Amino acid sequence: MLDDLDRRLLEILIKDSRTSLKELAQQVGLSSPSVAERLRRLEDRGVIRAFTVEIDPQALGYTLQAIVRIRPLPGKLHIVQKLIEGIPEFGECDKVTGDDCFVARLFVRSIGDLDKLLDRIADKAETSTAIIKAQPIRRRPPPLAATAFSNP
Amino acid sequence: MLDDLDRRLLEILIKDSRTSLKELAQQVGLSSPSVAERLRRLEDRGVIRAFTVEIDPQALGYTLQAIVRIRPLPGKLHIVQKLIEGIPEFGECDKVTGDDCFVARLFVRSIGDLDKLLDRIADKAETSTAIIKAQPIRRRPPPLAATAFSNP
DNA sequence: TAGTTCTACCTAATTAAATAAGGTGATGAC
DNA sequence: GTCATCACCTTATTTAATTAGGTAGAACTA
Repeated sequence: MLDDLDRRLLEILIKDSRTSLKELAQQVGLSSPSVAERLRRLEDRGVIRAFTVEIDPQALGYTLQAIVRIRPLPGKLHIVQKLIEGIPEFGECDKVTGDDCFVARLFVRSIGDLDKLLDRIADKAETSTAIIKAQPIRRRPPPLAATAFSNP
Repeated sequence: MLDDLDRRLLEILIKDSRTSLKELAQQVGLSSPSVAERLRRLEDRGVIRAFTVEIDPQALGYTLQAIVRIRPLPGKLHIVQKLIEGIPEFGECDKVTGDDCFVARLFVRSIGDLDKLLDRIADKAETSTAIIKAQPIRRRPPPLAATAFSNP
């Protein structure tokens, strides 16, 4: 589905999505119209979901982050999900198996703000929280190649 | 630190970082050189950490994701951290307070692969895993404005 | 107060990039 | 063997980014 050239293009774009077609073309040994066509197809196929910018939460005043495990009380699952959707402080949120709950990231400016946010869902779910101070260790996209199993 | 125009520019760029300067300029009511200058400064200040692409893990064959809680055995914290850094299947990873451990995302192609990865750190840490099937509910950057507390 | 500096913006000209148009050669289907 | 199709190419055109130089207003200084 993805060939080696596609993977190389994606690798470069993950690092800097403003890399020009000319530069991309040189690096993979194609002409720029060919690269443009490949990128267009990667987008069409949904491989590239978006061109975006990564923003430093600290620059916006979010000096604290928290990973929250939210287990909705019986019958409240959809209500809780709606709540989460509506609160901008929630970053990525995953519904996980096993203990049937959500695991979400919260961006906050203080412990106080965190408490207030958790209060909002307190009567609809059980929560447990782990605080992350300052910057996460690592943020990365899925691997493109050369995984521990090397079966791309 | 960030004024309203900056926030509006960031909002547009989060949605599509290829938006042209001309288009950005029109939307916020500036000229394109002014917008270019603002973006340059946002990058210099570290507010914009990177221009990047968001890639669909499924398109790369990662049909499964897992959130893993990793609690290193006494004295093994740095070894575990090094291990995580070296395994490409690990996505974002946070060191969290409270129970003194890591919370990380793993991209895998099968439960078998997940087991093999966890085996690698089994003698150095305790782990507990929650599986995410298919797509996460939501992935989002920190809020730019209009938070639950509206104190930007 | 008058002069100076700084900042954030502008317009116009230049340079660079993306796109569109049209062509070639290899591969596979009928 | 002919005809499509595909992925690529080059060249020309269009569009975008950058550079250079200038202006108005705020704050700073003598």
